[in-house]
Amino acid sequence: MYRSNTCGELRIANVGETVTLAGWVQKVRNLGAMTFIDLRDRYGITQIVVEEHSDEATKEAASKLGRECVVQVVGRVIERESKNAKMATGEVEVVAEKINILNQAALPPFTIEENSDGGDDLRMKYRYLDLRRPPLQRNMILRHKMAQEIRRFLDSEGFLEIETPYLIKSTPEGARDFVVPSRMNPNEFYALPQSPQTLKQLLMVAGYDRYFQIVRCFRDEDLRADRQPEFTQIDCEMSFIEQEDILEVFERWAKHMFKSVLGIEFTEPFRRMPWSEAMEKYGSDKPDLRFGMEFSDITDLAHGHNFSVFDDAEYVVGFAATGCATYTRKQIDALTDYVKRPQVGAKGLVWIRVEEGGIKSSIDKFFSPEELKTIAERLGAKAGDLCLILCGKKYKALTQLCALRLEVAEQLGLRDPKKFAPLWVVDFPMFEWDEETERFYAKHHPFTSPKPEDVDKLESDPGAVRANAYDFVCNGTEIGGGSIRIHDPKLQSLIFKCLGFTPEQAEAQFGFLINAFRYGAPPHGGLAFGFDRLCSLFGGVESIRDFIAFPKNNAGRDVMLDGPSQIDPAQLDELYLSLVPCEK
RNA sequence: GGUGCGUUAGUUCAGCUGGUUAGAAUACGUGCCUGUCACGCACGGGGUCAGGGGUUCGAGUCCCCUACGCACCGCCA
Repeated sequence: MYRSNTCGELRIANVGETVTLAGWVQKVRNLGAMTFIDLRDRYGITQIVVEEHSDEATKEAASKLGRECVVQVVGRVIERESKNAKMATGEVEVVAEKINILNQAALPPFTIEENSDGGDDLRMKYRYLDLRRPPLQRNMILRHKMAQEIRRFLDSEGFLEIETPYLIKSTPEGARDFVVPSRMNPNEFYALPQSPQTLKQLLMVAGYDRYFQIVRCFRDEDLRADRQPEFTQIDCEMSFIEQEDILEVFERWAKHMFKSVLGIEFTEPFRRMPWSEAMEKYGSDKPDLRFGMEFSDITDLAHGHNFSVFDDAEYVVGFAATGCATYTRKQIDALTDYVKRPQVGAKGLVWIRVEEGGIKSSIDKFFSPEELKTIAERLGAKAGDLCLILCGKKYKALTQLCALRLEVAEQLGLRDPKKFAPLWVVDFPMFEWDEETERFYAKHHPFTSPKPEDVDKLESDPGAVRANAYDFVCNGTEIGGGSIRIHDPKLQSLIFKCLGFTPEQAEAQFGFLINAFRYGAPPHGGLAFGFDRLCSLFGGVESIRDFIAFPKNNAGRDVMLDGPSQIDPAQLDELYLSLVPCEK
């Protein structure tokens, strides 16, 4: 028996017991005649004591202990003389009778403690050491618990967890595929799924009317703090349902998750916001509703005052930054610089400072105080607020103002990670126009059903067609999204046509699905949630890397394994592949 | 593909308008210490200032290139 107890469980009630503990040495404090050892495992830390009258072998072993060496300690639990209220086991300690060094450890490159002294890069390289730290262990435990709750809830609702293959077929629409060469089929490639989208729809055709899967997905695109090339989705699909049924089930699911994992109860229904409203009020299809500062269109008030910046702009929009009238010129200049950064791309920033005594702005030359007051009122500004205004092409100005709104909220401390503002964004547009290729792309994916009342506009005005698509958004992050799918082959053909597919192209790429739909496809729809993002949201951390045991870095590399790597020429030969020299 | 910030001791960082031998904290090693828990005290070892080029009498410091890291834009149906 390696251990009788964990390092997190001994309490005052255990005093007098002889126990065996095993774990890693976190810290040795040698006070001369006595030595304290913090012994750690994933359950906690227990203090071990070696005293003057301990036998020589024990003292000898204690003197050899370095950080992170693996030891087994046999000893008696006693009540501490000086207790530590900060530790769960702080009332007791174990007097060592025997210390067994199970393994020595090289000196770790950073401290394995609650707050490590190591930088991100280094901790990623030695991820197995970082994972020993309590914050990472809490994250892994949170992720595990959430996965259990997801399965518990969906199982109780009659969902079946069905696995779908990872080696599938490449489809050029959407994200870039990761591809895998096939040895048995020379010069042909599998693709790793960007999501099991078409497979779950085939399961609906097969009659598995409630499906889910916690599944890895792969997209060969650039990374971000909240984007990894391989990530985990909670993928769900239902048959014989309408949009409302899906939102109902998954709103209950979301509430269950908040309640069971975080103890937070939402009694009111989640807010539903049409995409157009989200864009016009927040400049984003994933608005952060933890705070207000909604936008208002002031184009009509802004035009016609000989201020050419406004007069030349298609759209003028602003919001009232709560309590920011006290901002100094320097602070306002910093906000101006912020919006002028290439990442945001605004030309400049107009401001109106609203105070008890009067009104002051960067456009005093062009607007009378009364006119400024009217604008401020439209923006909902009260005395003490600072109106911030951008202009330009409608959606560009809105998106830029969104970045500014989030920046101001950040400065005001309004983006509280402990606060949760979930909502559904609904009525997404069906298509998105791409300037570069001069064609429409499916905003969601090509199997998304248009709203029945908009179908007649498919050919005359595709840009105005709304989809039966919905996103689950919380705190400015898209956590999940889905749609009602098309099950009518005629409508599907029409959509492919709108997207610029010839019937032959549609057949080549999605023939298997179109064909399956000929054999009795039920009305169906579904959605998928980003599990990593959900974990980071619940954990109150921006980066999803902290919730993935072995993540990739910014360049898509695994710095611990040092992958990707070159492979043996013999492997290439087997796959009928040859390499082309690369510039880099 | 692009923008910004960064790279100095094992680690986290400081190092001003360029100027003699590059510092701090922590970690590590040795010694002392009977109630520590961020133990304390003393002493000690530890540096290709990311790499390359340039400017200069002189570069950790200024300029250029490259590499790497992080954040972001593009991209992510």
